[in-house]
Amino acid sequence: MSRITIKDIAKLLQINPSTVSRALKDHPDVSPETKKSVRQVADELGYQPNFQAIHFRNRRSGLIGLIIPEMNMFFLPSVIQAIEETIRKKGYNLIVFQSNDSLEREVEIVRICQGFSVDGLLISVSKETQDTEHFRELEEDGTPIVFFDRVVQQSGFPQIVIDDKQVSVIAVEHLIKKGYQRICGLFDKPNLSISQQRYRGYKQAMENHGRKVALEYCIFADDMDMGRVLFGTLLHHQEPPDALFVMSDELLAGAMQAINEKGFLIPSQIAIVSISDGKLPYFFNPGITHIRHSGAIVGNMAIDLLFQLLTNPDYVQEINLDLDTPLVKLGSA
Amino acid sequence: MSRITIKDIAKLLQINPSTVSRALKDHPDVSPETKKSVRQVADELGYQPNFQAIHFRNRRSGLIGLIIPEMNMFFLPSVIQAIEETIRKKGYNLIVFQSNDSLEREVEIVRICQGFSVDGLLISVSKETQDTEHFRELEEDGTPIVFFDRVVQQSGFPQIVIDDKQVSVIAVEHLIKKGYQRICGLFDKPNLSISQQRYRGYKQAMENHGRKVALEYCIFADDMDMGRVLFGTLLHHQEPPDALFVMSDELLAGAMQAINEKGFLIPSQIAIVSISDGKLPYFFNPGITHIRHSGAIVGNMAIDLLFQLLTNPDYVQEINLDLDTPLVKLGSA
DNA sequence: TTGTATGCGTTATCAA
DNA sequence: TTGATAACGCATACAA
Repeated sequence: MSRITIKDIAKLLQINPSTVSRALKDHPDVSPETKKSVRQVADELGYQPNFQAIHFRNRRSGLIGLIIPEMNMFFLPSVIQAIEETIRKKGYNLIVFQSNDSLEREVEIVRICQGFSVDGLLISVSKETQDTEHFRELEEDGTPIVFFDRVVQQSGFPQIVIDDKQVSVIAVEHLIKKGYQRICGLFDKPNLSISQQRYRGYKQAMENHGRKVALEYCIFADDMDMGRVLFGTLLHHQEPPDALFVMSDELLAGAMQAINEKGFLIPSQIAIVSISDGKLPYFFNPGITHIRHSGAIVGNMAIDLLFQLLTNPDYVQEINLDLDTPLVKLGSA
Repeated sequence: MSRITIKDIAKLLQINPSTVSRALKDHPDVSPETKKSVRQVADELGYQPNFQAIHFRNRRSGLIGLIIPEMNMFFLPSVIQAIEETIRKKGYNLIVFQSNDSLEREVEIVRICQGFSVDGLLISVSKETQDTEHFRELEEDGTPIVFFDRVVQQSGFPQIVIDDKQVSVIAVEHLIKKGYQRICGLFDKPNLSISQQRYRGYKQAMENHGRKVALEYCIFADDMDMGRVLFGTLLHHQEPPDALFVMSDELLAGAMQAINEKGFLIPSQIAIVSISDGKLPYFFNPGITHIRHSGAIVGNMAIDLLFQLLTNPDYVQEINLDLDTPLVKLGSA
């Protein structure tokens, strides 16, 4: 026998499958004796409910989709660790997709999610994503969607973000107040709204203090290695920066490699402030002063909001996590 | 209309659902005209196949399960990044579970995987897992299972591993040959077979060179922080170690924090060799000499093997990745 | 309290 | 080449 079904149990007990079904889910109007014998036989036979059939029948999948641009060792692990835990507790399961920063792929993935009838979707969008067209259909089906981290501006979808601009202002002002003169800004891919916001914050802080933004001190890098190379080049300038604001852990890792290669001392030759998940900064000596933007908190807020929406579809809300982003002063600035 | 089905298309075209089904999958004996009109209507209506129904009908899920002890920023991201990519290419999807290093939870997850009829399973086992009882049923159903990284010794299941003992011998001998005298070994949870194997390698290397293993220099730590604390304590000993062999990136991160706190210089006061995914070692100054045990390679091999088994169930094999684990000499030893 | 009948969306089998 | 039918495993409205 390949796999035990409700029918098998029913046949063995000479009762109807529907009774077995009810007994197994502790339906009130099944006699205790029936329940008992059903459970016993189910145990003996090693019955495992067929989720596919159940979900199919119930028009739900028990799956929460997670779409990320690409897996990496920064930020996302914290997010995943957090959401998987909650999802499991609620009896759901997590299905993970990488868009590889391609809109085309993202669109396809959203279709797959539809095909799977995911009960909810968490997404950090690709760098090519400018609007939310491809989510409309899912939304119309009533599937809750929560955006986090990399979001689409003014999409109207619920999202978990920080005030990227404001947070960056705080970080950069910390450097300015400490008296640093040539402050480099190291940002992610330039077409990401998160990069733009953080760049605006950098610019704003500079202007607030009468500094002008020198373009050669503003670096946009696609990934860690590009960050390493571009920032490394800048360190070889006649007038290298004396401080660095870096918007992510990934780029911090790149910058640190450049600094190591060049042999600059922190903070005497180069001061650093970053926005970070809060782990990487402690790996270095001295530790890196950072604004803590915890992936775990983002993940938790995102999944909690998603479940809120699952229960109560009208509960639309944007959540801003600024309160949870303290400036952690370590040795680097 | 909530969602377009094959029936809707059929009704609209006044033909039979089965014909629509065949047309949509380009079945040879459907007339070109029928196919054309079906496709057109399907497009117009925005038909999306219902995977749940398809998979249910086909008794397969299109899902590959991945069970890991717990998500973290070391090693696993590389694995996930690699396998998700392959899985997507093959038209499957990835469902991710954390056992939280609990056997009980692992057992439950395996049951869930059965319930979902996953088409294959990749697993790095919990620290409590000593046998493979709970996989037997899945195996009997014909579901291929591949173990990686944290495996169960002599389980008979296909697995992707390195010769942990031998690799550790090489790492530690590198330190011995460089003349270091008091070589500390920093290992993961003591009941993991991977920890035991790597400890044995450490011991073997020492004994090969007539060194005796001092127990106070052998540290087993559950996680990064415990590694930081325990190794930090050791650094304060009268006779602190002059070299460190550390078996994972996570513990390397912990050890580096301890070293930073203590202010020891690398390699003059403390030399280091690690086993690493190959990213973290470059974050430090000097870089950390390591044996590269790439999560990407492990992930690729694991998922490739899984798909082999999916196609050809008799293709049982254990794969040993020693050839892909070079000693990368950076500045730390 | 239990049984009967039906359907979720799809596809394989058989018949036409 | 197409249609009718049944079935995958389960759950529920309804009948008894």
